[in-house]
Amino acid sequence: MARVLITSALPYINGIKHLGNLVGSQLPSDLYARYMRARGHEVMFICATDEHGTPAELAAAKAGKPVAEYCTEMHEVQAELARGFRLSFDHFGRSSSPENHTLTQHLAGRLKAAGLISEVSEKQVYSNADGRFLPDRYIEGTCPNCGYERARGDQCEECTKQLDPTDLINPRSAISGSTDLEVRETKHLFLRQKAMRDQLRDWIKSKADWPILTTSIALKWLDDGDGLQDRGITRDLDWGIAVKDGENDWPGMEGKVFYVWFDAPIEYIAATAEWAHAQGLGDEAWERWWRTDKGADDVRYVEFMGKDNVPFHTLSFPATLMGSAEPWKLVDYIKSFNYLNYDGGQFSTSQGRGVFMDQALSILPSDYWRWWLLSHAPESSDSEFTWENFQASVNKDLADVLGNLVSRVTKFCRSKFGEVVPEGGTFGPREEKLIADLTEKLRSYEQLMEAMEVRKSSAELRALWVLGNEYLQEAAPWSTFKIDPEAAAAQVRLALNLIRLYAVASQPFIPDAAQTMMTALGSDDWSWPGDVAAALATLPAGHAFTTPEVLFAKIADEQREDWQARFSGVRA
RNA sequence: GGGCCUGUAGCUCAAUGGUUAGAGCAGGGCGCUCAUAACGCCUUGGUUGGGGGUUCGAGUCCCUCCGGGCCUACCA
Repeated sequence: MARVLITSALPYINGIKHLGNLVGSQLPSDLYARYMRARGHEVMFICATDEHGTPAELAAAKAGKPVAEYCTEMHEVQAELARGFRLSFDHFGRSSSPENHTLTQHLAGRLKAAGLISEVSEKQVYSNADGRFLPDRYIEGTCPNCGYERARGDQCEECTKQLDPTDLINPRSAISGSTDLEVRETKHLFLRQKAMRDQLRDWIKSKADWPILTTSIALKWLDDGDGLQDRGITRDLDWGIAVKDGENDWPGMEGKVFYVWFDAPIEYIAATAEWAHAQGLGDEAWERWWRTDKGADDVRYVEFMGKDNVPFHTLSFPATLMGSAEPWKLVDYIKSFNYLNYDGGQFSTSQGRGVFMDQALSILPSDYWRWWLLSHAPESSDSEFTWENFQASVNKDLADVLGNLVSRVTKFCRSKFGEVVPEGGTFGPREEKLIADLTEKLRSYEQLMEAMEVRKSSAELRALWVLGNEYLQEAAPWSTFKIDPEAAAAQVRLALNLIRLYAVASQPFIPDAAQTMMTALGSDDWSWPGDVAAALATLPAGHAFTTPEVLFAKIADEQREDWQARFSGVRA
C-alpha cells in the first residue's frame, strides 16, 4: 500500500465555476483519488477555495456584502456543488483559514531569513474614487499604438501591444470609470526567484516523466528572454493575509497583504492542517503528508491543474518551499490540462458563457457530466463541448452499453429464475474466454488509470462493458434456457457477478450509478477484482438481488434542443 | 513580435521512425429477440492541412507555407 497525496487547483471564490474549470482539475483529480482508494492505497485528497485578491473584493462589493461574509457564503455554495458532483475531497478548505495565515506568514519569515526576499519600491496607479491601488489590467484607456479605446493597462487586446498603464491616453478605472487617478510610490516584497533559477531548473529537468505541456511552460519561464524574474508577493489590499515575518511584524509593510498567488498554493498544506484539526488530530497528522522529516518520505504527491496554473506550481510554489530550507514535500507529478471550449467559443465566467456547475446539476445527474467530461478531457489539446456530442456519447455509452446491459441481465433473470442468483450449471470455454478477455482489459485499464491517461482509461472501461454484451449475445441464455436451463443458470450467474465487477471498476467515473448497481445486487463488496475468476464468483447461488430502475435515462432530442437554446446566450 | 501546442475518416480521438494508418460514434448490410427500438457480426469511408527535404523506410524527424489554440510574468 502506498500513500498518495493529491491536490486539485483551487477554484477562485468569485462565482460558480463552469464545466471547463471542473474538467481541468477537480474532476480528474477526483477520478485519480477514487481509483487510488479503490486499489487500497492511503489517499489524502485536498482542495479549497482561493479567496484573496482584487476580484474577490470587487465581487463582494458588487454583491453588496463584506468580503469575509461573501467568501463564507460562496465557499459554502462551491462546497455544496462539489458534493453534488461527488468530488471526494478529504477536505475542502479555505485559503482564508487561520491555518493558512499562520503557515503563509511562517514561510515568508523563513524566506526572509534565507535572504530570498527583497524589498522594492515602485510606482503604481492609485484611484482616489475607488480608494485602492489598481492592478494594471483594471485600468482602461485609449491605446497609444492603435487608438483602441478600451485597451487595458497591461496590454491592448486589439493590437496585442504590451503597455504600461501610464502609456494609456485618457486612463480611467475599469471598476468605477473614474479618471481621478494618480501615481503613488509603494513598497513591496519580491520573492527572489532569480537566485533560485539553477536549483529550479535542475529540479524540473529531473522530472523527465512530466507531460510536455507542463515542462515546456516551466522551462520557458526559466529561460525565456532575461530568464526567470523575481515576483512580487505582496499587494496593497485590505482582504488577505497580513504581511508578517513569522509571528512578528514586518516593519514598513503595515497594511499590506500577501499576493494571492503566494498564499494559494500554501493552502494545499494549510488545508491538510485544517483537515487534521477538524478531525481533532494533532499537527503530526498532517505533517506526515507534508514534512519529509516527519513521515512524508514515502508519499507520492500529484497535482492536477489547468495549463494556466502551471508557472505557479512549477516555479513560485517550489521556490517558496525550497527556499524555506525546511524539509517540505515537493510535487512528484503534475498533470495539466488544456481548455474545454463551449460550442465554438470559450467558456467564460466573467461573460457567463457556457454551462455552469449549478445549471448542469439542475438538468442531469452528475454521472452524466462526469462521464462525458472525463471521456473528453482536454489532455492533448483543447476540446469542445457540444450538446449533440454530449447527447450522443451519453446515450450510447451509459444508457445503451452499460445501462441496458444491467437491465437485460437482471430482467431476464427475474423472469426465468426469480430475483436470486441462479444455481447449477458449469462454466465452459466461452466463460474461460470471457474471463481471459476481462483480465486483459482490466489490467490495461489499471495501467492507464495509474498513468492518469483519462480519456484512454474511459475508452478501456467502455471496452470492458462491451465484453459483457458480446458474451451475452454469444451465450444467448434466452435460447440456452429452452434446451438446457442449468447452462442458462450458469450464464446468468456469471452475468450478475459481472455487473458487480463493473460497479467496482466504474466507480471512479460514475460513483452514483456504481452504488445503484451494487445496492441492486444486494452487495457491499467493493474489493478490486485482482483475480477476475474469483471476482465473478463473489455473489453465490441463492443470493437475492433487486431489479434496478433504468440506470441512465436517455437524453431525448427535445431535451437537447431545449438546453441548447437555453444555454446559447449568456448567464443572467 | 517571440515561444509553445495543435492539424489524421463526416464527428471525437489513437498510432516507441518499421507489416496494408487504427478505435468509438454517425452511414450501409445481416443476425438476435433477454433488454432503455437496446445488443452482436460484417461493412463503406484517408493524397495523415499544402509543398520540399533527411532516411532502406516518415502521420512521426528537419525546412517552409497555411489554419486553430495557449502563454508572454500586476486577473487568478
